[in-house]
Amino acid sequence: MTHRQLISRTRRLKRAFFNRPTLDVAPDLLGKIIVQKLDGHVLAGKIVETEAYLGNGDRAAHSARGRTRSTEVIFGPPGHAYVYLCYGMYECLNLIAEPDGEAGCVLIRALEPLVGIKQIQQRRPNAKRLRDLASGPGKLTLALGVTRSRNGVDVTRGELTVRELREPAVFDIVQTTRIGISLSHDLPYRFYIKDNNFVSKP
DNA sequence: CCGCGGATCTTCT
DNA sequence: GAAGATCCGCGGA
Repeated sequence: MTHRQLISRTRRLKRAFFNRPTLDVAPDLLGKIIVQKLDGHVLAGKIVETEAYLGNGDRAAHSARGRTRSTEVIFGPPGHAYVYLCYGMYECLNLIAEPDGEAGCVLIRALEPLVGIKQIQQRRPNAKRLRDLASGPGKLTLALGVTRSRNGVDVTRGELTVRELREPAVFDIVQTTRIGISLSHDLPYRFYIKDNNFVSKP
């Protein structure tokens, strides 16, 4: 898909989309498109896998121990990005849900690259196949060039945005347990598009 | 295909 | 001082 086609076939998500319970926003983000403008290039991918991290009773969430400087964004207004450093090396992208003052965010775990694939491939020299380009939370931030400089930005406008197809595709959603956590690992807060090849772990 | 361990650094104990 | 919402290359089946 070209940048021009992307703009004509999609529209930006509004804040109301994010101003809802995290467990509603997480599955609804599947099929939506992340667009990153970087160095004059447009890089974009379809969301194929997400995880919800809640404010109450979810001990795996970064917000579980309350409001600190690093978790401030999670408690802030919906429709913003929360980007943090994972394992000292990789950045992970979350989108904030819930009304202002309440914690809740959605980890973006995998993308299907759509626009700027050539640039994405240059950013991901270790990826051998197309399906390896953004099939993981650390991979997709490398692929699109999303760093902590995007922490706290408004994704309803600006250089990092989320868009939806004017004519949505139809797909089945699988709901299962989250990956890579020890606390609250039994909660079924992971969602992905069934039979999609770009999911991190089916 | 599967399991293992190293890299690397911020945050909290 | 240790753990953590990860990725990659290596060795073996």
